[in-house]
Amino acid sequence: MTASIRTARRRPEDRPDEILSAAMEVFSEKGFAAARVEDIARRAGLSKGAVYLYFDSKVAMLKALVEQSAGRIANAASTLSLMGADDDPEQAYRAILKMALTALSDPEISAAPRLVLSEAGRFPELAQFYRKRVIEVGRTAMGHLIRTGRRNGRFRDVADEAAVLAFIGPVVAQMMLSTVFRLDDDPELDPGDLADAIADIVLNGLKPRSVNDA
Amino acid sequence: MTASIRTARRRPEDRPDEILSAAMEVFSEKGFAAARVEDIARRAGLSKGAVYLYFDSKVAMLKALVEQSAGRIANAASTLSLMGADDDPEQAYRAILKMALTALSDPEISAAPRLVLSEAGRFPELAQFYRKRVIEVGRTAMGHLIRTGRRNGRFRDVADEAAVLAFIGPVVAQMMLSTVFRLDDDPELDPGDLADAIADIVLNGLKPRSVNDA
Amino acid sequence: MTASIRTARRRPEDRPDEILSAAMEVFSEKGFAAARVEDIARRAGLSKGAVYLYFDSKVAMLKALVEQSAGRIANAASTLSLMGADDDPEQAYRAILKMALTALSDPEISAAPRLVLSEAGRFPELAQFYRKRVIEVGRTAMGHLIRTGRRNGRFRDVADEAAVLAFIGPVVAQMMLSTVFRLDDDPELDPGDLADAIADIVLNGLKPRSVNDA
Amino acid sequence: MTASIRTARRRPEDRPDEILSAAMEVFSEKGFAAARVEDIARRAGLSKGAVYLYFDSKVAMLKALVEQSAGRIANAASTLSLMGADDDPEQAYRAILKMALTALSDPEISAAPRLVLSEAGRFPELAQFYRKRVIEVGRTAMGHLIRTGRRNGRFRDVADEAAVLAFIGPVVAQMMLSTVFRLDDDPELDPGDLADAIADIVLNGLKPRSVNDA
DNA sequence: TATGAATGAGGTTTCATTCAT
DNA sequence: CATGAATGAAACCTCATTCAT
Repeated sequence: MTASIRTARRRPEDRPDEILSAAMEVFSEKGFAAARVEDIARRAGLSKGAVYLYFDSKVAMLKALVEQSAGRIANAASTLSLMGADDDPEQAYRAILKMALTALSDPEISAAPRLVLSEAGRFPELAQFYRKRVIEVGRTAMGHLIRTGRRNGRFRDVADEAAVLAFIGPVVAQMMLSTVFRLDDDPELDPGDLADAIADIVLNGLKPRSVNDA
Repeated sequence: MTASIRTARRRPEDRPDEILSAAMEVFSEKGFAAARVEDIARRAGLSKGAVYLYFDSKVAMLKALVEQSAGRIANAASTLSLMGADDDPEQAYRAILKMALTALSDPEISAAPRLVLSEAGRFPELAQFYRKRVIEVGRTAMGHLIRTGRRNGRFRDVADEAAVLAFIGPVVAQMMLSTVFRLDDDPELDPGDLADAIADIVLNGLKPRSVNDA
Repeated sequence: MTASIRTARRRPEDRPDEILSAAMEVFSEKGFAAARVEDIARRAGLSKGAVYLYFDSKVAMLKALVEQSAGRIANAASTLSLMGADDDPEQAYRAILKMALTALSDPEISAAPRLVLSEAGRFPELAQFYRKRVIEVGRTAMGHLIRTGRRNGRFRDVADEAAVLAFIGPVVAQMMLSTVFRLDDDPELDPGDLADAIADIVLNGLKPRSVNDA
Repeated sequence: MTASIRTARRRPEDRPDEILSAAMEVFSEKGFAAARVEDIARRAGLSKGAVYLYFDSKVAMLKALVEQSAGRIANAASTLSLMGADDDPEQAYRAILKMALTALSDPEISAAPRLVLSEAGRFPELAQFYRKRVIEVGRTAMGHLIRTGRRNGRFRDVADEAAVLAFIGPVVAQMMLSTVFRLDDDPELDPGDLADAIADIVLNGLKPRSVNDA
């Protein structure tokens, strides 16, 4: 994970990505403010000075990182959410849930979102950017799924806002439990099983009921 | 919010709380590392030096703050969750949800949890502490609720892990949307309505169904 | 030694001396610059503020201390050195040596000279003062002793400078070994025996020799 | 003394020594606690930050300095003391005395021992280190000299402790007079003459006497 | 392109000194 | 007289950034 290959072996065009990768590691370990450019450089197998050949400043690295991550996540999410959504929104949700739980349990992948969360206070533009480029994409996709299901007669008529939170919330909560707040003796849950169990509850909650109260 | 009354007028025994309050503000605005003790002091209406009469270091303020908040939240949560849980778990969940959404929409209250989230990377002990003192209390309470409902015949037999995530997740997600990732043109949702809508979905998801599979 | 009696019990006129005594302790433990007025105050059984009722500043304490000590030592030395010097300079030297070795082995007494030594760099006036008020008194007394002995025919005709160094030097060296540079497993020497042994060498070195050169 | 040549012109590998040299100056002028790293840096022709590229802390400089000095002095002393000691201990003592008086009259050379003396209170390890690495070497050498002389029949049978103090003491005393406690109108003594005069007394004091009292 | 020495602003922490009570 | 809260000027140390090589 950590770059350790000799500089000479590597291609110069890879440098920026290597630096960003190292930066991601250090940022999520220490937080942005406490991260030292020197550490990023060392982890990328470069000298401190060299880093400044590729990025103007530490903030520039943060921004590049977030943009990169936002792009990736947004693409993945939008692709997935549309895939088969119209035919079978329930099946689509299950698939998305499984993918998301798997991905976000990987600290390497959850690192970027967590970083944004951490630094949102100091860089509100970052939070706004992430909201628009990642969160909104996800929410829109979920909204689409839900409306499709409703049209199909698979889902009841519930408030969009609430449905989206019910869809997304469990993933967010699980991401935090399994990364930031993980304890050493936490049991290792299978993302597939967990996804099924969550989907079972949430989808059931959206199903129309013949004779129901509430 | 910001103390501005002359020092002499105020009671010395209030100083620690005044400082913590100021520290909370500055920490959540800038993050712990970027927060300057000078700013905390000024916002508490004191000089930099005076702060050190009450706290040994900046880290000491962070710890005190987290402990304070943990105590408060844990108490509130455990009180609420037991209140009437045995008689009517559904009603209890609705009440908890409403309370949580209201509380966490208030940036003053959500500040501490968000701070922990931000600094967890640099202070893993803090994350552990919060997990044990706050999160586990909440999870335990939710688990209790769910098992009670199951015994009552109000809830289906579902995996505890998943049920807890379904219960808690939407609140976590909403907290983030309404604080960290808030956009200026976000509609102001009524916490009561939102709680009802979410409860409607989640509780319905747990209900036994006459003729039905997943 | 350290003041621990209740303030109420003590007489106000003793305050300055109690403070100086505490200051002496702290100064020799930490050095002047690193000594904290707070520590001095506590050790004198007072609050920090009260110390400033008796002394204008930390430097004022240092000066008072050195003057006090200089007065004491100079008096003792000059008294002793004149006592019986004319009748029997050898006996006088033995007596002085014994007294000096005894006194300077006591860390409480050697503290002041060592303090002057330590702070001489930063307070040259102190060094000058001590030189004139203490060292010169001692050197003069020793010079008197030597000249008397020479007139008596008990001592050879040697350079005054060298003789004084030979007289005083061993005491200075022993003081350092037994205070600053003491090791835990250093043997405890009897000042009387040591004084006799040193006097034996030094006085013998000054005696006229019948047929002999160096 | 003070480096003033532009940084770029100088060789980086000299930096540590240049810094130590500057530190020695500042420490002996102000004492360790009152010495400012900024002053050391400026005197070494560097910025504050650069100093920290070479030494971890101010204390690290002090330690390096003392070790450096200890090494030098111990080497010099042990070399000298063994040189010709067996053949003619009296001549050896005269040579050592002359060397020591010359060296220690030079403030640059006596600076380190005086520094140790000053800071011994605050850094007892330093005092211990110096005692073992410098003082003991000197005392051992002197002891060797004395025992050799005794075997040769050149010296009387006297207590080792006392003889060593008689040998070393005058040098210590003279060092202090000529550095710490120097007055502007002190006469400039020739170290060679002084050494001869002191040696004359001390060695005479150790010589066996045909008909003597005490 | 890459290095690593150097800078200097900025942050935390300490502490002599003051002053209202 | 005495207290202890408060101040504010340093001082140590860190690190983003620059630059000569």
